[in-house]
Amino acid sequence: MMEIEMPKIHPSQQDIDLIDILWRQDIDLGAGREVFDYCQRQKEHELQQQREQEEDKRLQQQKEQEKALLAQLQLDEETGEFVPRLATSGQPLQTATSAASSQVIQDVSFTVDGDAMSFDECMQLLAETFPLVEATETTSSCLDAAVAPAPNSSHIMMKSDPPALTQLPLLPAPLPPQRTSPDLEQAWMELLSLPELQQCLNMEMEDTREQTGRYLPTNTTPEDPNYSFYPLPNLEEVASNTADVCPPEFINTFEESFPNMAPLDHLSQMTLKAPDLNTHFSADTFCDVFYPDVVNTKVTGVTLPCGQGNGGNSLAEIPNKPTFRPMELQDLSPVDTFDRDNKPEIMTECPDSDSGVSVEASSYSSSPEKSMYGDRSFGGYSDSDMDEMDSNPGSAQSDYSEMFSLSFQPDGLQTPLSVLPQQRDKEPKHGKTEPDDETGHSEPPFTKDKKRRRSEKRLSRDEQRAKALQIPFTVDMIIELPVDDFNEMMSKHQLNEAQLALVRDIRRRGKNKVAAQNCRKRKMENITELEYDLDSLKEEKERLQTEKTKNDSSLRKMKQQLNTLYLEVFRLLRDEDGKPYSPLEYSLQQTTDGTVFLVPRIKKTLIKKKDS
DNA sequence: AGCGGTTGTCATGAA
DNA sequence: GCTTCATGACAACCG
Repeated sequence: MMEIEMPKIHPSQQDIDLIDILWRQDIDLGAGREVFDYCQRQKEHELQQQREQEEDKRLQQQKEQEKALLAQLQLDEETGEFVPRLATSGQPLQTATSAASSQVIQDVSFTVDGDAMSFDECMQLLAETFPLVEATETTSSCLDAAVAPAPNSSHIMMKSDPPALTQLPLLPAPLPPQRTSPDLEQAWMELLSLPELQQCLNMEMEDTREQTGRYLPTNTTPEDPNYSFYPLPNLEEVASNTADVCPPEFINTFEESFPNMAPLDHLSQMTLKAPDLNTHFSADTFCDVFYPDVVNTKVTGVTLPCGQGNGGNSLAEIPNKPTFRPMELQDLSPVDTFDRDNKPEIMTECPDSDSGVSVEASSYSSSPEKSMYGDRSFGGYSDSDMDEMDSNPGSAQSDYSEMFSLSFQPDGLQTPLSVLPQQRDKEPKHGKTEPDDETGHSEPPFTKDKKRRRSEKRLSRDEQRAKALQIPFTVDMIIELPVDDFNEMMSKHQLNEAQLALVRDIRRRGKNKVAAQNCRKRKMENITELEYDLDSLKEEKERLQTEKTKNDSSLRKMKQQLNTLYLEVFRLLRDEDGKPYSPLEYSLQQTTDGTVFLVPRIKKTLIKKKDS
């Protein structure tokens, strides 16, 4: 972190007063002075003395200057802040800024050398031209933080701001570059490329050089390694640090004051990049940036025709347009092909079926549901037949897969179709995986996902059956729709008995398949959980066994110690004759109150005998 | 060819 | 009575 020494300069009283006025505007915006204590604390001990001395003098002059400046401001009744009186709205911007600047120069009585403007004047110009910038930059805490706490001090920002700006690295680190707003960043760059402003800044730099004696390159290029001393790049930190220093309430207040302006976070995060300082400034870009509502109007003017012109219909159609991709992509030709070539064969060759869905002679009599297949023209296909189709490259399988979902478009079910997510996932996959099956079950490069292949293959059977019976719904729809929707869907289409039975079987099988998957998943989870519990119980058992071993050992040891103590007590006890008691004849017994009695064992046994 | 794992399907019972 | 869900059992498939 490069720390830049504060140059010892003395600001003019006018500058101080102007800054103090701006600070007062911050107060109006809700920004407290303590917000800027970061810089203030660093200089407080140096400035306190001088501040007291200059207090009275400053106040007097400040009042005068404040009156002069307030003459240029008007009070915003909504925000309570002073907003510079804007120039005539229809007036060209350049003219407005010039007029405003001249007004400021005239009223505030800035000392101007010829055509050059001081930095403060430029800031004032910005304030007059762009209230938003004024609120965030001119009255920003950065400037105040650097100046307001210490008027007339050696660290005070004087006529030349760069010294104060060089102090900014002491402020919190700038925001990350990605948080900057490109538009505002460009706007700042363009703004800073204003000849007036650059002249002003160069003049400020000259002043700084004169006062500090430090070399500051006047023709600093963006590539200049010393460009960090250049005042302009520091403005970047002014802008970026503003966001760091400004309190949220200030920002909120500001946003409320300028709801139409660019988002404040963008503004507060904008940075300036030195390489773009010489970016050509154009009034259009200036206006575009400073009056974003105009930009918005332009944008909406551009986008609306896209969305509402000819595209309006398309947009409106999009949600309603069925995403029935399989049906849309598969034209009638595959169906025709299938109908011509394969279906008759299958019908004649495949009387068998793995489920009651299939239509075959034997099924008709075995099941009432199956017997309802009156229309034999739809045919039934056994799993083996489907397997043949799956494994027969170039056979009807490809046509099946291509024409799946049929060419029939359910009018009333476009939206559900478009909503179904799995369908979209599966359909593209379908086209990819089917060719694998078509290759005669030859080992595809990636056959590890056999579940998927199998699932697709199995699913394709129902799909093929549905296609064969010209079911106007996708299998996913049939399976996943809620009962009500499913019934509604069924009621909207007149299906024959075979189709109804097939749809019911597809739904039953599909749900059962999912249920089986969930069941197995649950079973595996239970097994895993039981294994985990078993391991935990084993660990617990080992732990308890270890604890028991320890407790047994401890108990044994305590018993030994008690026995030793017991014998020791007997060894010390003596009767009237001075003879020791025998542990065999006496025993020590302790009552509940802690009293220890010497009880003859014989007597004890006698008592026991008496009791018994 | 046999084996084990995976998956789909059916039958059955419960909710 | 119908639907859905859960689960055991079976078969097919695959490595």
